[in-house]
Amino acid sequence: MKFTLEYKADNSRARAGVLSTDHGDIHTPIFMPVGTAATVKGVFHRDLKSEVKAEIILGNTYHLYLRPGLDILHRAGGLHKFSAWDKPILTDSGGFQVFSLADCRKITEEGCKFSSHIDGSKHLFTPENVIDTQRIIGADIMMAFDECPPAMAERSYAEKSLALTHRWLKRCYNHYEQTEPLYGHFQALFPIVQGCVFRDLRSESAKYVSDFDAKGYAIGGLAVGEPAEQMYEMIEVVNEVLPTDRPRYLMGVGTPANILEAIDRGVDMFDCVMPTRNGRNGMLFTWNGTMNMRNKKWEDDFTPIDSTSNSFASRQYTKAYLRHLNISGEMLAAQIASMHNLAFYLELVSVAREKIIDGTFKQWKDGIVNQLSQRL
RNA sequence: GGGGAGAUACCAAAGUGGCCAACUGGGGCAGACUGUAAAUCUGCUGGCGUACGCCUUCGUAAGUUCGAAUCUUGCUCUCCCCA
Repeated sequence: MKFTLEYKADNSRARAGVLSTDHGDIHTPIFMPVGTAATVKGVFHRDLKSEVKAEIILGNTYHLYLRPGLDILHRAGGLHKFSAWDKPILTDSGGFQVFSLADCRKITEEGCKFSSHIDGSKHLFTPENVIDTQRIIGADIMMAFDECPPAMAERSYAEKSLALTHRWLKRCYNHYEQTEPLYGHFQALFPIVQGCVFRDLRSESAKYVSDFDAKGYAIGGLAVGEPAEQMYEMIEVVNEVLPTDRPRYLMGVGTPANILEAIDRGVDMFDCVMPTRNGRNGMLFTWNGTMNMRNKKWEDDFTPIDSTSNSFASRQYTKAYLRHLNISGEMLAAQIASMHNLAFYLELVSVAREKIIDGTFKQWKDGIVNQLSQRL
């Protein structure tokens, strides 16, 4: 796995690069559609390639471990084969579930005990077995097992949590180095920076993870409820420390404006459920702002959903039709919106990349962020 | 022609003397959603008011009562059964 950077000097930290994997090149900055349970909900792989122009998608260790389970994934020959996706895959380690399933889990030094949300059965994730699971899934990029504390975490908790995440990272790395890929393609392991909203903890964490010679680094624990400005500040602090010649992945972020601001601060990779989840719930992202497709004002708007979209559905179907589908609870509404939103997100980062290479990113970004804040 | 049942808000449907501006569901309107336990969740849905509240509503007209969607009578309409 190799990362090459190519960009003109600008008054921004934005970078354009290419991350080469055994399943193909990823042009950064990139947005990675979330495909938690071995599917980007509502979108065919064919359309992810031709319409959305996705270059890499996510999977989730927690969900895939529970269903279909490791035996099936292993016998299928890994997630690429199982789901018929031949481009890169990144898997989250289950660290985020350690946070989001707070009601039914217990964190110890060893790892995290949790109850399955499917059948209540008890399981244990450890830094070691999470690596094993991601080996079986066959992700091109595996994530370290971390704890993602809530936005309002106290300083004392943040320190304790960070120390645990660091100890877990060391164990992840040791186990990573002692194990081999199962399907013949290289698998990277990305460490995750934590530290809540404390500058010194973030800086310390960035230093700590930088000591591991990883192919890329992730910034976790942001966009969990803190103000956007605070998130941007943390990104700046962290990116001052992380190696410049490796990709930086901001986990779980975010709105189109969040992404542009993070690119401006040197982030290369993003993922977020917003384009798909919000899309399923009737929300569309466009260059001019967001639209709630359930709103009455679209009832008789017979113009295309978005005539400039890469998604054929957004060019062919009208707003009035999509509103009707949403109001009627038709599954096609979710499919159209998911494809549209993902295509927009990918176009957003693709145009950002062009502007970075032009050396005109900063100026362009400021104008677009203003435009994106609209509510249509 | 004879007998029976019923009319409640956009729809359906509870309520059968005061705790009823009226349960609940649907529909409608709006909002939320950031490493997906989410095709989910929340709020509003007679009028005016931020609110205490006030006003007008349970087919229609009259009546009983301190008080009526609820009881009585007339009328109108609907449905079912028998001829």
